[in-house]
Amino acid sequence: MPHTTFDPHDHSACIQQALQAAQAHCAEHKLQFTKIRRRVLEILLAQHHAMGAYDILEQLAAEGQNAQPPVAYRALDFLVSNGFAHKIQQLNAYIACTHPGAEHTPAFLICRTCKGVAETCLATGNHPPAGMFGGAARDMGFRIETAVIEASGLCPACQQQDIPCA
Amino acid sequence: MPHTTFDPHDHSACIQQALQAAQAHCAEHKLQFTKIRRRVLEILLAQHHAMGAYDILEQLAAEGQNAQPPVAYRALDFLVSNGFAHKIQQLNAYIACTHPGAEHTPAFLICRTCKGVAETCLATGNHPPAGMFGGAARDMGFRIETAVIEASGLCPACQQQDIPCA
DNA sequence: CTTGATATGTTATATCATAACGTTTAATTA
DNA sequence: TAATTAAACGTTATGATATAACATATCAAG
Ligand SMILES: [Zn+2]
Ligand SMILES: [Zn+2]
Ligand SMILES: [Zn+2]
Ligand SMILES: [Zn+2]
Repeated sequence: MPHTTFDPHDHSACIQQALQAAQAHCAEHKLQFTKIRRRVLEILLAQHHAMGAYDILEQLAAEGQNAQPPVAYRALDFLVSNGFAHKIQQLNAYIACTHPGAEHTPAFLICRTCKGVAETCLATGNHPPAGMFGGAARDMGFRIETAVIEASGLCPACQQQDIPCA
Repeated sequence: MPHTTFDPHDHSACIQQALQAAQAHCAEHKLQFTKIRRRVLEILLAQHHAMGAYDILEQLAAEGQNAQPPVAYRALDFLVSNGFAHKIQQLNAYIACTHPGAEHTPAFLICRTCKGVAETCLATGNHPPAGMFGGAARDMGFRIETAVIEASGLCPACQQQDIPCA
């Protein structure tokens, strides 16, 4: 069973696996996994929460790389376009994909307290939500191409901190 | 059967109904349905697509009201907080609610061609998505409080314009 | 009418994102 | 390999979205 953000685990293994998956995918599809693209993915992978483009620029600056905004946005565009990262629309922020390589319709669980973000895989394959809402769409003849699905709430750990019986 | 954005209908009736529902809800809950709040809701109701805060400011300016950004954002906050409007996260834009008054978990269908937005009601009552993905959340002990569900694609009309057999 | 709470007007600024263009690096092919 | 083309990068400037802060006005109670 694959572990999640809210499930303590050896994350360095995740990072290595994700980087290798990205590298392999790029090799196979003749995409350039350049230094800056790789570095931005590493920065995203190091966190279990979403990061804004300017957070990434700060991190790069701390490493001596004085990059301007387009540098971050271009790397993020590449990573998102190729499925190595996702944008969390609610947060205007980006997070590394935890199902690298596989085509999927991601859905996110965002903890409002610790800011942790977990990606869950809804539909496998390329088909957007077949459930409930896919039905409503079909009923009115709407053809769904992409879906943004993001839930906010409390992760297991943060539910303990919260007012116990409310 | 309630009509939708992608279903031609007498929209002036929708507008009147929505305004009256908002007014009634405000009266009952001792909320101030002020002139500017009402006007912003009217502006949103006049369109079947989402509008940015600055679009609303433009409209107000055209009416002689030279309002600054906080005016629009404050009115929008009020309307969204009280369920009279929703924010479409993908578009950084706002749209009037089509289920005024009722507690609901809205989901949106956004046409990438005509920019029309239809609101569909997923779960009635206050319970976020029990289906799909509610299961995945429960499995990992995550407590969902709110959900953002937005699909993009082609509305029935725009599917005709599109490459017919692709 | 006084008082406290809520809403508004206004200025300034924060935050998120992209256009445009010249330079560099990589891939293609002659 | 050298020439040619395409892709990526560095940099400046600007656009688009959103909020902080504070003074004034309006409303709701007492
Ligand atoms: Zn993913
Ligand atoms: Zn948490
Ligand atoms: Zn609604
Ligand atoms: Zn359309």
